[in-house]
Amino acid sequence: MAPGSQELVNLPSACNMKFEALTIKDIAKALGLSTSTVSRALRDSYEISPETKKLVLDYAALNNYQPNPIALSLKERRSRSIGVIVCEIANSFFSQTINGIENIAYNNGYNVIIAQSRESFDRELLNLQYLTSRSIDGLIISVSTETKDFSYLKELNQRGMPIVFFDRIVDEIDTHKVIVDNYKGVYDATVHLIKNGYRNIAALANSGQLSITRERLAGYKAALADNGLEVQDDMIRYCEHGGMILSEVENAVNGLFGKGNKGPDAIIALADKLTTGCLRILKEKGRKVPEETALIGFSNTDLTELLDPPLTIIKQPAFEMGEVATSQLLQLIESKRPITRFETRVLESELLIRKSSASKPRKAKPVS
Amino acid sequence: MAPGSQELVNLPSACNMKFEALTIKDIAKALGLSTSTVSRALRDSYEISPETKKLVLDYAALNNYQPNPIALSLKERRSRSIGVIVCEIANSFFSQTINGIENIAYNNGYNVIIAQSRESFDRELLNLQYLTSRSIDGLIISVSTETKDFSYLKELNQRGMPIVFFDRIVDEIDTHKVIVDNYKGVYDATVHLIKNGYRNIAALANSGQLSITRERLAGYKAALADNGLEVQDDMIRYCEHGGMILSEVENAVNGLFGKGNKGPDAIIALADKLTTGCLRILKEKGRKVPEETALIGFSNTDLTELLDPPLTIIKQPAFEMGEVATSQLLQLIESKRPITRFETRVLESELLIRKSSASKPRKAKPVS
DNA sequence: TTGTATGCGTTATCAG
DNA sequence: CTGATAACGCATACAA
Repeated sequence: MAPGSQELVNLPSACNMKFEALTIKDIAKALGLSTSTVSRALRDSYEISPETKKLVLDYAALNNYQPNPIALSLKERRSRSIGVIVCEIANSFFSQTINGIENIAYNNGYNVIIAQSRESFDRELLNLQYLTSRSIDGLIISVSTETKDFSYLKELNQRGMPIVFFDRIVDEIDTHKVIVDNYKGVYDATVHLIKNGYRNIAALANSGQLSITRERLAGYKAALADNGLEVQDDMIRYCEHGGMILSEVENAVNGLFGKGNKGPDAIIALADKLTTGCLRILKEKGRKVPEETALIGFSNTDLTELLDPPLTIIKQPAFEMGEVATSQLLQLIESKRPITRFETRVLESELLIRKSSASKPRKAKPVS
Repeated sequence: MAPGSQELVNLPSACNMKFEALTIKDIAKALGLSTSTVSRALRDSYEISPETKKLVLDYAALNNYQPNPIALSLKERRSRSIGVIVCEIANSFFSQTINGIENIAYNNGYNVIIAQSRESFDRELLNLQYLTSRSIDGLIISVSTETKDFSYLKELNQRGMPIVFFDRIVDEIDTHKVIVDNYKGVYDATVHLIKNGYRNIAALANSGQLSITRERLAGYKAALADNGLEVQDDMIRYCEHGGMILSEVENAVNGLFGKGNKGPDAIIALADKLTTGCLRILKEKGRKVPEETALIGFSNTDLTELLDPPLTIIKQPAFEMGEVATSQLLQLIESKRPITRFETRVLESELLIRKSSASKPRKAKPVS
């Protein structure tokens, strides 16, 4: 059947009637019991006779009874679902984190509701309100580049909503946090560049408001200083939208190569989107990477290693971060007593040094 | 503050108390009104006096009243949220589709709940059950590679759940569908290869159960036949998990280059994951792309165009597909009368032919 | 114009 | 062992 033409199909039968699920009341009526008996039988309560129990359970199984989670949520004031807010799921780092989150959540009977802020504070707030009113039991969040007003999150936290931050954390809110050792990761990467002879190293940074930007720049600066190199302010360029808009990366890179100065011999990109954005701009400008300008940066996309020659990248353990964050969150949710000590879990990033376009399988070589 | 050490913080105040939201009842009590009056005032009902209305609205605004959607869902038997099931959000095609879906959904006051099947039928079914019991108002789905039993979906559809399929559709279920013209897309791509002198063109296909696989292979075969080339069965290799497991791609590619035959001079990869997987395997095998083996395939990742030389790719209008699917779904949800005519919307894919590592910005050149 | 009563599906409390 | 009833938060038919 060759497509290309619109295919129209007729379905005469009634099709828009409401999707009616079997309820506990239906079972009660059908079996001549009361709803409470049915409810208890389904919950395998000890005070129900084996015969009744079997009767109810068989009927429920046969008719594929599913308890209505909406009603349950209303009653129990909990939904057994957790909310996740990230800037965008198309970013490999975040989609990998989400996989880790789902992994732990599902194993513990929780569902995951994902929302994207697309680096907009307004959307973040909107999502936050939707999720909380949707009675999520807890929240895992990596704040947007725009977010500088944490009052809503703070209030949420104070009112008892379990929250775990990851990656882009909020220092001033007391709760569990999961990050990689951004300082060390960038320090090592910068030292790696210096050891390979680069002296004029620029940094392409995310919004200055973000915790990760502060930590990563600190690593960059310390590495330069420790190796007798001067930190030049105009070699640090910020992208306020984290590279979400390509033109801001272009402006930043153009700034580095601006008016008469010879430009950096290496650039270190301090976020996933900045790495790919920078690579794209460099190619568009016709600068050979790494011959004319070396590039090193954060990235969790597998495609980066297919580049030729492959980029040296800083890779975050995204999946584990998701897992750790979720474990912490579930602990917060399920602990009966108030938690008074909050933990900041610091994982290690990997520096994956790719040699060249080798004709045999390349092994990632993490630097110790 | 250098990280690297675990940081412990003390928060003495009570923090695990339940997050209690303001209800309509609270407002009624505070204002000495009945709950129904408050409810009606909030809904701006005509039968409430302006003064009372103002009183209630002001109080609500001041105390940041948020209606509880759970209670609303229970009452109205609708949740104003739609479910989306895809194999994985890390796939750029799907994350772009989701962006399109969210775009339309949010503009119409709907929320989007995303679930991943990870190409597993079991997980797909589980998600399906969760979403439906969670009383979603409609469903947008692209089925997993494993799915051959459509009875659950069929029953859901018959019971009145609005469903829209996209990309990997189910022919036998009568409802709206959104696809690209897979036949034409692959036909054109194959002709492009033939025109460039390739004669020994292999196809790397997704699971044979998928609609897209059938349509795409039909385009491939027709292009060969129309140009006097023979279709050889051993030049078509299937990856049952859609490239989710790299080893299956490796086996498929190894099969093409197996025992004594000289192997194809070009490969056409019929899905995003297969394109990147195949590229990876070819590189690992040390085969130069495109000099020794040309590669062309579906891809929606921007990174593919950063490859050097850039790949020629078939790009699907993912964002639009999401938008179209959502428009159709909302129409299904909100139409009062039963729909009897279902539409299959066929969009065009783009063949992006990349020349070489040009030193100036490359423009995508769609083939007419 | 406003208040009272009911129900959405479920569980918990109390009676029988 | 089982049944009636209230409650979760909201909207609405009906009563005043």
